Amino acid sequence: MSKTKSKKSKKQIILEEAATLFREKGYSATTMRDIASKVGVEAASLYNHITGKEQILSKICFSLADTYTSKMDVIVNSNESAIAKIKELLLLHVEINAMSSPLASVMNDEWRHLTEPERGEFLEKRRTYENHFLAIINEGIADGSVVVSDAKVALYTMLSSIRWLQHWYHSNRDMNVESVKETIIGLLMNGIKKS
Amino acid sequence: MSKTKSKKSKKQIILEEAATLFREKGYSATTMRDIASKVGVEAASLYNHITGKEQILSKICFSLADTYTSKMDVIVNSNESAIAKIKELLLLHVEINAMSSPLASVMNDEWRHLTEPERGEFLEKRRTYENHFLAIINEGIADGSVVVSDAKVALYTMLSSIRWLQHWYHSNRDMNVESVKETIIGLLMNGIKKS
DNA sequence: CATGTTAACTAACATTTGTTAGTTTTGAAA
DNA sequence: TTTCAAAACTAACAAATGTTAGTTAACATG
Repeated sequence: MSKTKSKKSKKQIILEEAATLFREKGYSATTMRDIASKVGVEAASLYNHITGKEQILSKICFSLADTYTSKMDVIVNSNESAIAKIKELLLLHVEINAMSSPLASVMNDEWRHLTEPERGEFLEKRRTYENHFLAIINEGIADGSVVVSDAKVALYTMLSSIRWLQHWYHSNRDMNVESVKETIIGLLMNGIKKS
Repeated sequence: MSKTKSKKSKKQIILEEAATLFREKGYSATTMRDIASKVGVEAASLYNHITGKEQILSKICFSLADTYTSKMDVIVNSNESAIAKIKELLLLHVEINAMSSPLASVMNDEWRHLTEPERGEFLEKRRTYENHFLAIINEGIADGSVVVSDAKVALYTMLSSIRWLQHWYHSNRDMNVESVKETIIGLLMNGIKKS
């Protein structure tokens, strides 16, 4: 009745419904008509708000990538120890993968359907992020608090280990988030810490 | 000239080329014409060897799933300690994800494009495998050799942590397999072992 | 050579897809 | 009430897709 809540823009709604569908069926198997139907509109009407299917994917990928990047900046510029930074980054990943709606799944699994130049830009962003993370691990190795035989392998292993949450968590809400966090972080930190 | 090497059946070749394409572009984005072109044949000719696109996916998924299942049987029926069994299973996953061509990627990422009843059968198989693995972890917890606060979370974390290999390894062949194995297994086993 | 099976080809089909064009509806401001 | 932009609708298109039909080449066996 009253228009008290025009909070989310239609564009935002489209992006969210699309993200949910992309997670479920993948980018290629999701049609504009699928998205429109979820939004409650005809397919052609989507084009009043977005410029095309690929822009939807692009917006999703880059919005979460930017979240990661800005969080990384904060952590890099903090005065904490290397091992504390690593723990914080791992916590960030757990939180995003566990809660952050379908964005994480889409960014992780569907980015390859981006075309140039977006694809290249995305990979560049990811590489930069990984390099920052690697630098912190190497810092930890240098000060003796971290023991791994290969920093890159350790990084990929840790990041990858958290990804199952995105496919699993949203259908297992009964599980306590804090306990999941604790188990994963415990396992990983134990694995790299000097004993 | 001579037909000395009709080793691989055409069907096998189709499955392999398809798997490579599925890994690169995903199931939905791969067309029968793409596959045919890789095989060196017209799209319609594929149907002399396979019954349809989905059968290709199905064959790929189940062939690797069967590999996992039979290896699991051997390990379950061995007389090793729980912690040794876990280590062996992790090594199996590392090996398959690192070397086993595109099969691992396809089974892990594209199974959801299976339709019923294959989809249900696949998930059932996967659940059984996970339950066997879980039983071993719980055995380790019971005998005090394994310390994790939640067996299921630990299992998913470990299995997930190995998956990056499938996307990464085949484009980084220079890296020593044994060293990768060592790092990953070291990290994970350290993480769950009683210290 | 004759024959029959295997597997390739060309042509075409019915759908589905992303997208555009053109038109009508909606709703706030004047 | 009139007006005007935003956003919905219907209709359609051109391209791409999985698949089938019908036909021809390859070639081992009788």
